[in-house]
Amino acid sequence: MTPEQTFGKPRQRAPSKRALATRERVLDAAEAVFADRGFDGATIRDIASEAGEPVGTIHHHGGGKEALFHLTVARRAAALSQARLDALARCRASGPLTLESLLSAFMRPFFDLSRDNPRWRHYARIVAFVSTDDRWRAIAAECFDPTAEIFLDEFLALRPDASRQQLAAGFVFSVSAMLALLTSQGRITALGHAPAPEADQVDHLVRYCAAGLAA
Amino acid sequence: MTPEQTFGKPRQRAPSKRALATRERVLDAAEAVFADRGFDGATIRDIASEAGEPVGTIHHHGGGKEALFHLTVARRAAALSQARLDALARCRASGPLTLESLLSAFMRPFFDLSRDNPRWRHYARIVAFVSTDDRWRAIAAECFDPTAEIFLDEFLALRPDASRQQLAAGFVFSVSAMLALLTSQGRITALGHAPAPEADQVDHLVRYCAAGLAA
DNA sequence: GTCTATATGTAGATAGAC
DNA sequence: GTCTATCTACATATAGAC
Repeated sequence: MTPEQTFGKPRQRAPSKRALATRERVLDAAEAVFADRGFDGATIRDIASEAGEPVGTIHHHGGGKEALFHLTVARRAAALSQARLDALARCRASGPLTLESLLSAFMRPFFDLSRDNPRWRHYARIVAFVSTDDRWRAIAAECFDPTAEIFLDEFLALRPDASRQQLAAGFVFSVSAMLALLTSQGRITALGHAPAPEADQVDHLVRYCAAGLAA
Repeated sequence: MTPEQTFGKPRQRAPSKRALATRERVLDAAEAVFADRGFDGATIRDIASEAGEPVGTIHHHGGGKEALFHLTVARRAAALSQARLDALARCRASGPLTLESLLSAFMRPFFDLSRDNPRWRHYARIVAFVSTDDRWRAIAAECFDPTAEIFLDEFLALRPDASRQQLAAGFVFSVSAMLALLTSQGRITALGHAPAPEADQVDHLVRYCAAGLAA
């Protein structure tokens, strides 16, 4: 409960439906442009034009370029974590965990969301560079590390013989392979001389990472 | 032999030693700054300041920001390819190839070069984002794809039962894991709650990828 | 909340002296 | 080849009308 809500006459009204819709459009546009051009390559003007809004509106809702980026990353992070934790719970309910089922719970929700909604594909590109650029370490730590720790603990429980350092490295390898599949489809197709259906590739990814982690 | 060299009086003399040294300093500085801030985040002025040269000199040797970036990526690409192919030849000379020895020939040279010369670490960061950003697809294709094709063909020969598409995907997964180890040491350490010696990690990486590719 | 107009800084690039 | 001074364009950000 925010301080304003504790009084009879809140100083700030709840945002109108229209304002909320504008805000979503701004974040969708920011997501698309950041995904396409990276943080430095993106401009507020590009985002405004993509959103069909004047430049001032972007600042009004975003509060500056860095804050807007942070909002963009954080917006879907909770939903992604929740989808992963739900998948983990379902996995556990249907029998003992295995390396494959655990990896599957971590990875498949992202692919499922991407298949249903192309905006999640933009988001995947952003996650890829947030995860690898030290500049966004704080954002990555806030948005992704808590869930990563939970899954890493599960891996540790499954493989009590391996050290936490080894499993952490294997987990990072696996995440980077997953992001490669989400973002580098073009390179895989070029090297393979032919495209492959994504569903098979996800199965392949899970098997690949499970075998790697088992090693 | 360039056209100029075919005449008695070449229009352009060979660059002086001093000019060559300046050029190297410019490229080293560009490499460091591009690695640290990405293409759009880097500025010609940052590079000039890092090189200890005036801004005009950067343009003189680089020929514009994009051309300078291209030069920076291409400079070490030939040496890297050669090191990999040499390692492959040595591998082959010392017995029949295996998945592990083949991966080792591809991956270890990069780590060896990085260990000996910190500039190769800057280069690794650049390779990481050139490899994943479609914007630099042409540069990546020119600098890295030829060697990748050679190694992929070797993988195909070792695993005739697998499809080229599957192996291409596995190869891209492996490369992304390698780049993760070269660039995301911080994240691995944070998740692992402790640092690990890099030599062990490279062994681990090779085992991880070999197991994944075998699956 | 929304939009226009503008302030201020800094980017990439180049012309021309040395 | 090297370096200074400068041009032009466009970036972020904001002030203030509606």
